[in-house]
Amino acid sequence: MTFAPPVPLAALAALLADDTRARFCLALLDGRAWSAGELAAHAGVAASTASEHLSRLIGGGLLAEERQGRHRYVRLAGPDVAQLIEDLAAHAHTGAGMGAGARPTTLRAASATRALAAGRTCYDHLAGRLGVTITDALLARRLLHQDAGFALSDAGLSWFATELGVCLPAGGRRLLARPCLDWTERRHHLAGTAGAVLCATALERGWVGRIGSGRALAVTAAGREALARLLGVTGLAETAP
Amino acid sequence: MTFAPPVPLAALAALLADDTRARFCLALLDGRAWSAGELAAHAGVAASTASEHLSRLIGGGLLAEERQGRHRYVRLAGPDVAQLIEDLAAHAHTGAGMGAGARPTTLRAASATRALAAGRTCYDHLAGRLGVTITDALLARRLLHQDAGFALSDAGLSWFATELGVCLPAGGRRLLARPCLDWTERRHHLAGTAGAVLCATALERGWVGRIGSGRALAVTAAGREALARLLGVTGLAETAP
DNA sequence: GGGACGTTTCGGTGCCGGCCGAAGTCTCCC
DNA sequence: GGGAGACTTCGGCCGGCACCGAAACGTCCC
Repeated sequence: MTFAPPVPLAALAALLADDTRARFCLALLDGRAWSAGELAAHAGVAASTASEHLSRLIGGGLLAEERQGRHRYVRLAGPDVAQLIEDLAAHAHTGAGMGAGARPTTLRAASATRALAAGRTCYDHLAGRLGVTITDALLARRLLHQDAGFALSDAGLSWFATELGVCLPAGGRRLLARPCLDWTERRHHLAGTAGAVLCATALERGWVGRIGSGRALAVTAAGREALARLLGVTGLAETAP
Repeated sequence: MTFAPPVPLAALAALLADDTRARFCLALLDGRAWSAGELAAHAGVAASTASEHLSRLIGGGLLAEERQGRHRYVRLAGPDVAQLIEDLAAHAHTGAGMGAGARPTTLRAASATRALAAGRTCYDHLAGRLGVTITDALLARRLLHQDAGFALSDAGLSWFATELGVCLPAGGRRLLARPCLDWTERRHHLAGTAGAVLCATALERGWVGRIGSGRALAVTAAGREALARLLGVTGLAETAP
């Protein structure tokens, strides 16, 4: 009788409704490009299966691909996709009724979770205790304001230029500072262009280093010194790599 | 070999990955409570099918139920869920590769879409051309600031108290003002507590009225007068109910 | 050229889950 | 109490899709 048109929302959600595809997207939240084979191994499926999933995710606009020789590198299509997935993941962790499977069940998984909770990248900015601590320091020093969302103060803008010594890209469609819900700390950390620049700077200068191949980050001795000097941050735990 | 734990993100997405459930959620974005039978008719499925879907959505924490006698009323679990669904729906409309089915195919659907584009509720605040126009007026009069997100200015706070004559709930966990992406205008309109209060006031005072049973809104003559007086808004089209 | 390797395509299999109708339960109203 | 109406439970059916292995396709390197 009544013709039922497809619902775009359902089509988009269906892309993320599969365990394997969700694992792909969560892995890609580290902001880097992964090859098809890496993702297949990470999710524990055959290469052929991974290939089909990637085609669907790319077709749906969630992923962007970059072919290099016999490799197919793939990354999240953009910051908006990253934010969408972060929001969903945060809600899936905090939401009721989704408890089963949320807690790690093996020793290996538990230690991986602990490392992620200490510090990690969230797409292109810093998250975990590390990210929240830095965000708190920026707020405490009045470099960042929080009313509705986040906004860099004038002092904050000059801090980036003089103290940190980097220039923030002006204009552009992306917000300079925005809050991103941290799913381990359940509080907001700094995202947006400022968050991305901060993260990139920390990686470049060796203040933090990747643990293994994932998103987890460890603060180095140089990083602790720099964060104490620039932001008065202390008490960041030393993490074994 | 390796045990693969379920992914909470996938479980959450699966709830929205079905056309019927997605239709339910989109209908519930009007912020009101619907009965199970209403939703079944709206989505064009049997009552038994709707019942099962509702149980899953409630179990997943997306919906809250309220039983009254032989009726089962159901609404979105909270503003955070509404925002999540709005974000996903907005991305599904703007995103690439999801074009099929996005455009209405029947005359009836086309006129419904036109009404929604003119004005509608978005969970608990105003959206469509109506919502964007009002947001623009607030921005132009410096009652609302936009840098990272939205923030009410001092003048804006007093405008709500004196001009509009309502008091904004203080404190609370919910943001006073935040931007919400409008999927017809593809721009931001005002959401958050201030947006909700504005919408409730407009409905209470008869400035806008519901068209039919859905989310579409029409501005009344009284509404046009009030919006012109309070915000200098002109040119809001008269819509046939 | 030839072999190794990463990726893709193609059949085929099995399971999950969405759908319905019928029967059952509960509430309301007369 | 009895009947009507809203909702739920239960079987059973069916389609879609995630998965794999094998074979084909490219690319890289020797």
